[in-house]
Amino acid sequence: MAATRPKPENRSQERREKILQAAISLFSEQGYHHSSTRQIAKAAGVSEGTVFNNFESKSALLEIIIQGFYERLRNTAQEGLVNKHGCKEQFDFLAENHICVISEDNFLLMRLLAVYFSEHFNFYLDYRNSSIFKHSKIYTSLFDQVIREGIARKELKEDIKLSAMRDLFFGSMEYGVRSMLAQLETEETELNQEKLKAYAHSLCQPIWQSMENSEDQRSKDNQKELNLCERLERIADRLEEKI
Amino acid sequence: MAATRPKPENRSQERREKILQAAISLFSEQGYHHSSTRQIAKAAGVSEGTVFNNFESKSALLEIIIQGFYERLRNTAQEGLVNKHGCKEQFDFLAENHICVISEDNFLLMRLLAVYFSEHFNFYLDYRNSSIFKHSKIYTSLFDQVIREGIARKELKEDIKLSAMRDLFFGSMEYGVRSMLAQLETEETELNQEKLKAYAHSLCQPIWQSMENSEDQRSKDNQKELNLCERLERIADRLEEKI
Amino acid sequence: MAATRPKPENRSQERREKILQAAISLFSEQGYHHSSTRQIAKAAGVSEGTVFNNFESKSALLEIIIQGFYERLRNTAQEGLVNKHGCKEQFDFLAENHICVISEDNFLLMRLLAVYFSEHFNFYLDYRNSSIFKHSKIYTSLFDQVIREGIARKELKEDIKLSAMRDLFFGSMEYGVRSMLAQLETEETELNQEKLKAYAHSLCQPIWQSMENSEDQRSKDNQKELNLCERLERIADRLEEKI
Amino acid sequence: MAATRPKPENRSQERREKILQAAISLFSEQGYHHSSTRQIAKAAGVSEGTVFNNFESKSALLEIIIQGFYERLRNTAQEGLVNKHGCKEQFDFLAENHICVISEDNFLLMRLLAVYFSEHFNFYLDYRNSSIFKHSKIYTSLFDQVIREGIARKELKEDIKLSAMRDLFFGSMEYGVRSMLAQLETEETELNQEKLKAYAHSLCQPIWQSMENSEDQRSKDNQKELNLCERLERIADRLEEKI
DNA sequence: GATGAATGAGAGTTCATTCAT
DNA sequence: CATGAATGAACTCTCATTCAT
Repeated sequence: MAATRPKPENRSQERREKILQAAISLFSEQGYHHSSTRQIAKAAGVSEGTVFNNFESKSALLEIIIQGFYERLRNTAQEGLVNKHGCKEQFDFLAENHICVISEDNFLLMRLLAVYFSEHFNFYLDYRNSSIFKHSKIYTSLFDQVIREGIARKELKEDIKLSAMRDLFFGSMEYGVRSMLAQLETEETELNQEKLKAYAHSLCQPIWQSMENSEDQRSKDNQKELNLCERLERIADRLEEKI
Repeated sequence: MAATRPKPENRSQERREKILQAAISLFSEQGYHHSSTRQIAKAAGVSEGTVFNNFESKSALLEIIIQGFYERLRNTAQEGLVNKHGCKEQFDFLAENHICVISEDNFLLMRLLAVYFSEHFNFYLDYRNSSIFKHSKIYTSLFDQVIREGIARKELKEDIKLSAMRDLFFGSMEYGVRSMLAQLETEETELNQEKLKAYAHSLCQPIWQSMENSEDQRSKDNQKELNLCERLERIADRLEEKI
Repeated sequence: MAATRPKPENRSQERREKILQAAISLFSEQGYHHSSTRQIAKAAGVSEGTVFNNFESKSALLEIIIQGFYERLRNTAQEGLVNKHGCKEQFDFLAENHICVISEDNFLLMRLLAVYFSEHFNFYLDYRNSSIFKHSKIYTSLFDQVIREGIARKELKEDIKLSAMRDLFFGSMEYGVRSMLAQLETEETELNQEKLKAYAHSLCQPIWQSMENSEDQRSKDNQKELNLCERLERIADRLEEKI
Repeated sequence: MAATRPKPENRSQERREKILQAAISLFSEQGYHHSSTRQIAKAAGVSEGTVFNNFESKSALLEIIIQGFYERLRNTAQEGLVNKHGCKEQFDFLAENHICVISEDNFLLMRLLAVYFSEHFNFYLDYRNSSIFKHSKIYTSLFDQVIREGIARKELKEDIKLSAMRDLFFGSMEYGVRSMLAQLETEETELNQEKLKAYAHSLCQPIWQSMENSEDQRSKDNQKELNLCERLERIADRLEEKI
């Protein structure tokens, strides 16, 4: 009996997972508003009541799916970061990971966020207190960590405005994905990962550049300073001579 | 009599405008999905049939409102650009204008775009063929023009990847606005224009930097150094005379 | 001026006719219920108000179109009957004419009658007093005339139940047309006139037969009588011999 | 408890039946187009949603009611045919049954068919594939069976064109009913069954006549002649004896 | 007589959610 | 804890008809 005890929990978990997967699949194919809870129940092979026994409401289901995506983003990011040493490597990896994960399930995360904001955005105070916002913060704080470490290691400038960098980083990728989708050739139906990664790179390049504590630049500046110093010294020499 | 002739046309335009304003107002306050066509008709002081005589459907109304915003963005941008000379000035102005206009009506444009994408985003081919996409392109091409002119005038580098810059520019502002809203102090209910402009500036700074022609900058720096040296030399000359 | 006087009337008549034709065309293509008065007005190139200045209501328009069909049926029948001599010829012609005319405009008459009956049939008293019923009676009375003349000329039996013949005649053709349409080969999109006429013929044959005052049958009877007579004569002969 | 188990299914069936009966009753009294689904729900004592949980749409409800009529026609016909021996008896019974059943509920079947054809008749391919057409075929094939058996038993001619007979049979009855309704005396509000059966008989007579095997009839005639001849011969014999 | 904007009741249908079983 | 029938408010949209111009 003890061996069978965990079963109910497992069954329960399986059911929950089935419903989630059914919802993800339907939302991805038809959109949130065009997928009814009845359809979700049917697709999950459970009754309509069961959906509501497992999830408070349809919009709660939406939130949980979005959270799941953020968790996935965070997990893949954290796992990947472990192997990356050096700030630039980590920075680039975060971008690649982000653009690849958000493109999953036909860009479902972005579409669901659009749904979420289309219903809740007016109530931004709600958003701030929402668990979605919290998950989003947890995830994006990985970016912050990477940058902060970069600064600490003097790889990056000290006077970086972090929030601006974050917005540039995540905002441009999400906006860029939309642009890319809209400009797909008619025959194409998908964006391949290589294309996405390459694009992510072209967006990150300027951001990185602006943060970089460039050795090159420092040495150039030093050179200029040296030249200036030399001239000033010559002036000083002349003054000395006069005195 | 001749003076009263134009009335019918005006009346018709007025009614249409009334409906649009009512819709904008309701969408802004309650969101698109929670504003019914009945409410809109009532708020506009017309019958429900009149709404549908003037607009094909509720979603057509949505599209027209979004288009209106893009037209407003383009018009204010075009008018403002006339007085701005110099690429940097224009670039900064575009950012300020963008962030100010999208913050109007409680960030209605962004919320309506979220609605639009939440329903249509899966069908990106639809989006590409939609009039909204066309309006958006017309507007964002102003940015392209400014950058291209900057390149032509050698103020900007030649090898700029325009689409990446565009996505950084518009994407970071829209993402940034969301972040700012989510982080408003509880007592605040609005973002004031100054704050917005300042933020736009901090987002634009790195983008500009990455595009700027460093040849230009170097010569400017050199110029400054030279000027400094000259002044010092003149000072030295005067000292020489005095002594 | 005297020459231009008739114009207004003509114009008015033209308008009316345009509206009628537009309605017929739309009803034929989309059905009565799916054709709005707005569409009709547009197709006729007039305003919506004009439709209602010329026809009391949409259903009045329907009735007038149905009446027009009955008039057409009557006119073509009357004109055709003039050249047909002999009851059988006229009878066959009526059938051919009927089936050909009702097949016009994609069987519009039948479809419009279905509309009419679907809305008014419950109120059969209304139907009896309606002008459609009157027109229908005027038309079908041509059949009655032909039969009555046939009886008068001894071509048809005296004890024919006219109403039953009429119902067999018109009922079977209309029902038969429906059957034929339902059993069209998939590649066919129309019933050609020859097929229709042939079918009309196979429906009419039994009806005619039942009414015919057959010469053939009389002659067969004569033959039998002759045979009988011959035998009697032989019997008489034998009697003569005996005597 | 076991006894109460089947309840849910029964309840469900009862509800469905209630809705059907409510719809039949309302359609019969007010016509299909003038009976709203709201009214039907109210009359059935259920909510509007329940109507649509049980029937896909209002027009599906229409189709199911029509199918019910066809089933009733078939069932009463099949049951009745069992007791009828001889082709003529069966043929007459089919006619009586048909005209009696279609006159039920104020001729609802015919009126609902009019509704159906008024909406779908243009799309005859749809009709052919519709379940209504199938039910109608199943029912009318009973007529075909009776006739084929009659042919097999040599009671009917071999060269009968079955489809024409079918169209004459069913077409004339339905057309005839319309005529009768339109010519009811004002004080009458119903057609009584005797009248209907008598009329059915007068429509069937010519159809039967045209199918009847004349061989059969001829042999009967011959028999009569033979009998006659025999009698004459007997008379002649007697005469011979006397002489 | 022509116009066509305005009407507004009413239609069919959807759907998240509840709750008795 | 699962079920799924029942709910009923709410939705967008249609359309014949009117009437001021």
